[in-house]
Amino acid sequence: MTQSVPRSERASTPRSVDVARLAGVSQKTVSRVFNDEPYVSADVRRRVMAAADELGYRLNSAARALASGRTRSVGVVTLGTALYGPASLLMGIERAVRDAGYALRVVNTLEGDPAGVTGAVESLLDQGVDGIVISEPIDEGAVAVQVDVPVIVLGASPSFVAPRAVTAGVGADLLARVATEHLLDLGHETVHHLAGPQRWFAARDRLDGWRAALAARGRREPAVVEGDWSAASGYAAGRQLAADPGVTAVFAANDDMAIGLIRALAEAGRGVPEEVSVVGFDDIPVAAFVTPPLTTVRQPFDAVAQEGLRLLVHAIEKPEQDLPPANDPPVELVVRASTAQPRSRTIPGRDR
Amino acid sequence: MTQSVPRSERASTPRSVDVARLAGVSQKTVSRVFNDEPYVSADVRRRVMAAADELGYRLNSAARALASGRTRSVGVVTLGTALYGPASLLMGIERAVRDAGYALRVVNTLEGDPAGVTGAVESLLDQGVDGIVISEPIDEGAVAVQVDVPVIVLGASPSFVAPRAVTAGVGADLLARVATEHLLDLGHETVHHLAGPQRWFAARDRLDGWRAALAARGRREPAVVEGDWSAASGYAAGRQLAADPGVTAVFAANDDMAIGLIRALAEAGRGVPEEVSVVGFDDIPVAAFVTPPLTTVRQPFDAVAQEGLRLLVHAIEKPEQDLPPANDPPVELVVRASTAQPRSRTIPGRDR
DNA sequence: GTGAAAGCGCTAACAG
DNA sequence: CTGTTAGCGCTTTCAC
Repeated sequence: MTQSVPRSERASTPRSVDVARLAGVSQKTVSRVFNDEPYVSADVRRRVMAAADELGYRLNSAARALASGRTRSVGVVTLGTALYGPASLLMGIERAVRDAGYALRVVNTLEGDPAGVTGAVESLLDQGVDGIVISEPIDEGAVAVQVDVPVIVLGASPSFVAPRAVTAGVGADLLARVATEHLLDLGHETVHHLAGPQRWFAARDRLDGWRAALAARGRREPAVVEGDWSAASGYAAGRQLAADPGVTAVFAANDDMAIGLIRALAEAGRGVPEEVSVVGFDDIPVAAFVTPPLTTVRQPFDAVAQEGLRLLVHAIEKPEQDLPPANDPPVELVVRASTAQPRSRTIPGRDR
Repeated sequence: MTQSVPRSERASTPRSVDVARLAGVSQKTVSRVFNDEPYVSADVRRRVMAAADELGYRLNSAARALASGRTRSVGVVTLGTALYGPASLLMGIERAVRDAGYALRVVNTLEGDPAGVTGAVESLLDQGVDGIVISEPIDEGAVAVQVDVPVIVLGASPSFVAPRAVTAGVGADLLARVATEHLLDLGHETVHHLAGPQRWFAARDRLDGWRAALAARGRREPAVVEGDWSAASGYAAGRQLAADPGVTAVFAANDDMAIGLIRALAEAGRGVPEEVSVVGFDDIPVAAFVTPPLTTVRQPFDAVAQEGLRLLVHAIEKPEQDLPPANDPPVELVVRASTAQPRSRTIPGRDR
């Protein structure tokens, strides 16, 4: 009897029919129970669950995705660095995605990767995702991908062109502004900026915030020094800034650079905060324990991720509705010992 | 005429039949081309590709997974922290997974999460993955999950019980041993250890390596101080250790703690490295720029991830074969300024 | 409240 | 080298 021999000797992994048979219901009812659909009597529900439990049944997500056309997953494109900022954001995104009931797929773009964001997005599309998060992108010129799922860009990128792309700021500009104002409030005439690499939108945001703070008070805007986020680049910048006696306050675009900067300043005999005040950005774990403890602003990664995901999920599940209004992320300045009043206070003028 | 009206007004997204029709071949041939199967003439291949391109065709991974029984994805369970070590490992894993031709799905277990690793693994199983990587697990007691896919535990965990579970060390014990020996070689009679939380296997490995180095030279083993990876805990430990004049060398289980420790030591008037030498672990980005620049050991995250993935992919694709032999990850000690000879050298004895 | 039938878009197995 | 025939395990649609 050569009747329906299964394609392989698939021994195990029960399917919903098996559960149905055991529970004495139809396969469709099992499906209803597992999807929390209404109109299933409590009793049937219980029987189905018991049967499923006994068999060790697990919904097959591939079959579900095929039949429903939805994967219940979102993909995230990250930069592939373990830098504190991007890594923290990624963790926040994971949590937000899971809380929203989706699965997370991750693809990195390494800086300098020829395929870049486009390649990463393509790969996500190949995998099948219901939505895409682009985290802290860098400027690769205009990126235009034919995407039919909603995309949210966390950290400003007017350069991503897609039918359903939304941009959600991470509030870095505001944070940068607060950092700069802190220095100004202390009595510094102006504030220098040690910027991040300007290919990163995150770095541009911070620069914008710094610039806005200065402009709002009519202060002169010193030349920007650009680093690459690393402490080494901060150190190099520090050697350069140390030579300029006009420098009394510096806002660094991240804590790593701030730490390198402080070291160079100290080596050059310009004590922090006695001669130069420094504010960092991120509040990395060691910020409170370096010498001197670093004044910095903390980024609300979790809040940003949640907010972004709220928008994305909305776009996925209610495509016909308008996007809900965005909430501003909280701002937190952490004042420690790397900032102080300028040594020789004069009445703060508008010029030196 | 109410003939075959599609279930929705599915407008677009071409399927392989559409490509086949356009290319003038059978659907199966399209499948062959997209799977790089042999025995397709170059000409047909070209025509199919052209047709696919024209239509903007993309293989449907859900259908593929359903039909083939393989998802071509691996899941990773991480701890959900942005700590430098775990975050770096995750980035390494992403790269290794992608290089191996798989997609990556990520689920975090937050420490203290009731569901823990078990819950994370279940969630991955629900999503459907061909293999699972458990990254830097912590001890939650014996974890036994009914898993039918291969599992690799990166960072030693005899507590994970599954039919096809492999453990791949990250070499932390060896690195810890090298760090300790560096201090001993400098002439310190013994080395104290500022350990990580012992629920983490990563912390235990380091402790083991430290212990082994001491034992190999017959040195006394001082009481261990345990921190929680944070600089704050390192600081607390530092206050405690500063009070003990017998402490001349400390091996800290990560750089963050080492930095907190150094600060506490300095505040207590015990200069580093004049009075106390300190070695860290990880080589975080700022390690070279704190005061004093930190001697530390660098973890070979990429190598560990690659090695682990090699084993996992082998287990997935050649389940019948034995696992290939493991390669040892490289060891790299970075000597900077936080370590020196003990101040008053006596002939190194075996006891005080 | 529940069930039967008809696919979702692909790969497996085998025939040519 | 290429095509045909069956499903993979679920959701959808519609009937009861």
